[in-house]
Amino acid sequence: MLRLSTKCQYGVRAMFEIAKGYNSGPVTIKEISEKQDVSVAYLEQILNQLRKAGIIKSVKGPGGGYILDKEPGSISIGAILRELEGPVAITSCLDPKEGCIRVEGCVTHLLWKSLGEKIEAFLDNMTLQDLINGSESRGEQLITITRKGKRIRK
Amino acid sequence: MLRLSTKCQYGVRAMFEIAKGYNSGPVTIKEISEKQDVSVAYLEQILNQLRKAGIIKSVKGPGGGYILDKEPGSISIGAILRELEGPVAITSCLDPKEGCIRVEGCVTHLLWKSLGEKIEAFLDNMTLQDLINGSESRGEQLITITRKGKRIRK
DNA sequence: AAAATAGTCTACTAATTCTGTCAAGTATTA
DNA sequence: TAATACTTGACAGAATTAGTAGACTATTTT
Ligand code: FES
Ligand code: FES
Repeated sequence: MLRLSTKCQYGVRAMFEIAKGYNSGPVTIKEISEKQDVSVAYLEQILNQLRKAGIIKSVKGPGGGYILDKEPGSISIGAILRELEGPVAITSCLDPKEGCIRVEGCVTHLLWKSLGEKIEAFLDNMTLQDLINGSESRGEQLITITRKGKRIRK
Repeated sequence: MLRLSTKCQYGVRAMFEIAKGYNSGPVTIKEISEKQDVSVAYLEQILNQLRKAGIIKSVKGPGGGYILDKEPGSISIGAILRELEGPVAITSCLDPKEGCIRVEGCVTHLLWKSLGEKIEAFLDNMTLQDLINGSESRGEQLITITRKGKRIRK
């Protein structure tokens, strides 16, 4: 129930690899493909979309690859997912592009809206830097950060 | 992104109608269909599944229909959704029936797990009674309840 | 200049999941 | 026994997902 597409999952994992190389130059699709077990062809599609959105830059030719446009701490997971699949919208009623005539008087609308907001807040408050920190400390820090929920959404 | 199926949405709305009739006898599929704009045939499928799960009971023959098995305050939205579509599993890696060989060392696994737990806690803490209260006060109470998040999950 | 590296872009398709419909039942009550 | 209402399983069209393929452009190295 409530599955996240593989596209989004792969996108975040690819962004993590690029983020790791933030201080050491561009990361190639091939490297990402090998480290994250995702086909080069599929990654091309995903990264292209993220590049057009402006959250990564690309460098062509030998020695090229992808680089983050901002520091890892300034790119949230929510931002990545939104670029790949639009805003969080648990139901079509909540999607700005779709909407619903039943909204007023609908008993469940506020329920889904409220849940959607919680999810979005969570995703917007988590950054690539958190993933990097988490991977260094075997995930313990990630858990701490999310449980305490101290940081404020930008 | 992260859509909830119409089946789940209709399921909750149908359960709401049945919950409203908790003190006034069985509610028929036809009534639910009319009030919630969902086809009788589709509701049959959905309600049957919920009946088999034991969260509603059915009464056959004239005057029959569906009744809640417990009071509205004891049936959480999470329980309804789980019966219809299995546990919350943002990724297949988190699904007990699927799993993933990459779990150890996967940088995003804890992220999705953590998000899934938050979603589940939200859904398990919200009951049909909350929906009823919300519909009576035009949703204001629902918002208050969710924002404060005081209640404890059973 | 040529070769090698690396990203860009568009189209297409196979598979899966979703969203239902349909028809032929069974059980209960008036 | 007629009417009401739930029960069950099969099926199908539509939409989405998940990916592949191939031809192209840009940059650097030799
Ligand atoms: S059905 Fe669209 S808002 Fe509830
Ligand atoms: S890819 Fe399965 S746990 Fe991360």
